[in-house]
Amino acid sequence: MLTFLSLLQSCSLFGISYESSRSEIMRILEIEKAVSDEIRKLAEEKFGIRLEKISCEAPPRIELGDLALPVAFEIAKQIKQKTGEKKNPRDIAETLKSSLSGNSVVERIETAGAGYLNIFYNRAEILAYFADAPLLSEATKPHQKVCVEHTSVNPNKAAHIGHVRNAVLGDTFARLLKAVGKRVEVQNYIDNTGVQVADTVVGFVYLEKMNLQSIIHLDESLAKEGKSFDYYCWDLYSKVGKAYESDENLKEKRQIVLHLIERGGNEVAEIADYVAMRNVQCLLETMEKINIRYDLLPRESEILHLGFWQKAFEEMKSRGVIRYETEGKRAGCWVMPLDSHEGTEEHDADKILVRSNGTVTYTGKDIAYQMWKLGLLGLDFNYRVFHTYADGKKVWVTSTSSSENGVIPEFGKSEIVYNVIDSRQSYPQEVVKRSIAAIFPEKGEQSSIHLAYEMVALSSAAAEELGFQISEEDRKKPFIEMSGRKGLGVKANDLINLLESKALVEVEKRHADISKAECLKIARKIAVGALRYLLLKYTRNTIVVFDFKEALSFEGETGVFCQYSAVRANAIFKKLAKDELKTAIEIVKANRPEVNEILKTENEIWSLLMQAFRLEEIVHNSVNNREPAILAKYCFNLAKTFNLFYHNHRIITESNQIRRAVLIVTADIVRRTLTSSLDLMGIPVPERM
RNA sequence: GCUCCCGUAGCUCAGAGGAUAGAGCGACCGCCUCCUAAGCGGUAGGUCAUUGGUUCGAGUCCAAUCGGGAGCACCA
Repeated sequence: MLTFLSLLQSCSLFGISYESSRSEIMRILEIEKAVSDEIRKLAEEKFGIRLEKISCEAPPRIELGDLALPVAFEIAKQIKQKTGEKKNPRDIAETLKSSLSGNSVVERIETAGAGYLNIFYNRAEILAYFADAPLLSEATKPHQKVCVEHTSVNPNKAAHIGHVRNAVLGDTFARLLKAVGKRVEVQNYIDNTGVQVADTVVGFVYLEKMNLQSIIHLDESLAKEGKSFDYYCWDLYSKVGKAYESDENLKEKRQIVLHLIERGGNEVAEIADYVAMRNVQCLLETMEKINIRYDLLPRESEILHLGFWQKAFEEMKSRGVIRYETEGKRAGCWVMPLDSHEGTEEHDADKILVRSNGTVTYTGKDIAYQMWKLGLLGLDFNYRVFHTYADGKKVWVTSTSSSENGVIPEFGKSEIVYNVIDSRQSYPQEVVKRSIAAIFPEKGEQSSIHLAYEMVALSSAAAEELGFQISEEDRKKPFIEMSGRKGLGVKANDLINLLESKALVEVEKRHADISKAECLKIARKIAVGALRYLLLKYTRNTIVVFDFKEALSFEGETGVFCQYSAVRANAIFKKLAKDELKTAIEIVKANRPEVNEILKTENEIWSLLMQAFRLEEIVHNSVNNREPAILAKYCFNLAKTFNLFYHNHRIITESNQIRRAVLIVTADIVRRTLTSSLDLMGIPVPERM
């Protein structure tokens, strides 16, 4: 349970200031803090109990109040622990109730149930405040720099929906971190010298018998046919995978290619570089379609060639945190001892960082990279611009040659690093984290966070729709794992295109009056909403079983539903006179007793408002739990409540001026909240739907 | 063998030790002259895997068991 105290602690961590520029306390989190502080004081005065955490929750029904505190139970428990005396929580709640002075926005306090303390706000005061205040407060203190690494697709083929889950989670989390005041740097690691790139190069060189010139030529002719290079590589990679099964000779070629790539200065290395960076270009285009961008593309080649590993290796040796094995089966290896993991006969707890042949493992390189991200390595990359987005924003890539002239942003040096990586890599991520803590005890483990998530798999129906033969054994399984090597997977671009064309049909069906180009613009936004929400609504540790029918649905719990609700809210304001909102805000501020009367009778309107006011709290919850799904669920529920409000209240025809003003301000607050929740998920709101 | 994750409605999933366990889909019944159908309302559907324990209070925490998944490389 997230307590209010921990929320506060995290808030101060995020640099949020509770000092409002206005004198009154109005933000929901501020009110909760003020109430909690007073209760903490009372608990000490009246019962001699020091309360660490005071949980604040929403009552199950709005009739019970706006804020519920089960604090009397906690006090009763602590009294019993301290003195053995059994006190009735109801009596404690009564004592608290009669002693609480509250503040300007607390209208009434009641005790309920077995000992709840329920607080009712002065509804008109809060509405008047939020009528023209931002739903998310802006951070004022200096920002802490953090890094989010996500996407990190092997640059040897097109991205599939599993990669998109990673990217959408990472991108949304980065947006959330920005919303709580962090300075966020987004990195997309490019493993351009790894086995997978080597495999695709094996395909080009040994299966297709191509050289660099012919690959470039092929790339150009693909472009003319409207085909993309990464799709070609997708097919080629699976062809290589298949060929390996029967051709041992070819498998040996992989090692040769890998060595040539690592050594550099030869045609195979040039081919690898071309293939990898062309795939990266394709990936950036795909991700841009769903509003995902990067600041920096750190490449493995630079980690190798700029001596990152050597530097990290020296650091580890001088700090005495790694060990050289002189005997046993790991003789000749450098290992990182990891004591708390129990080793077994077959598996050692210690992690090998340098093989007996002197080469460094992936985890070793990862530790060096992580050190750089945290500003602990004492070395830096060189940089050049890789790509410039339409609005001028630049993506940088690491480079071995000296950096280009001009202003280069400061990369790395983050206080906290979030690595968005598949939970199947939990073990190596644990090794990286513990290694960092071993090398830099002052940094500890808290600075390296593995944002783990489960894979996206396919339903057997989906696999069959992709044209794959499913064995009887596989059909019995709840899902089928995607496999790049087998070419089994739903490619990101295919799904985006499918969503766009379905959305286009729906838009045209509804709006015969708008141009095709305009319809397409709307359809693209709908596709983004559908895809991103689909991948965000499941919590990170749930395996997403991809199904075409579900993915292509625009009804029910979908991003499209949320977008539709926001569009509906906007539609109201298109029909209203230009300054009606301004007038409504003035009316709401000037007629508080009447407004309060309306909000006290209309629980449905008030509970919608309370739900909207909770955005800030939800954003903090999502960050603290590192769970973007919390935001997604919130957004959907708010959209649902709003739809009911929309259904039940007609603003245009409302003749009572004060009531009309309340409805207008409510609709405005909700549309602002919906728009910013969607924006935090990277989902745009179309003009019409 | 060891470690981690999961088991909640027919299906897919939410559920922060607190009040009567929720949503979407599917099923059934209603609602388009509207800022209103990508929508809204209603009905049916639950031994929260099992058994113990902690607690004023357990779907939630602890232990054991059963069932499912993932990981435990001189792969990445």
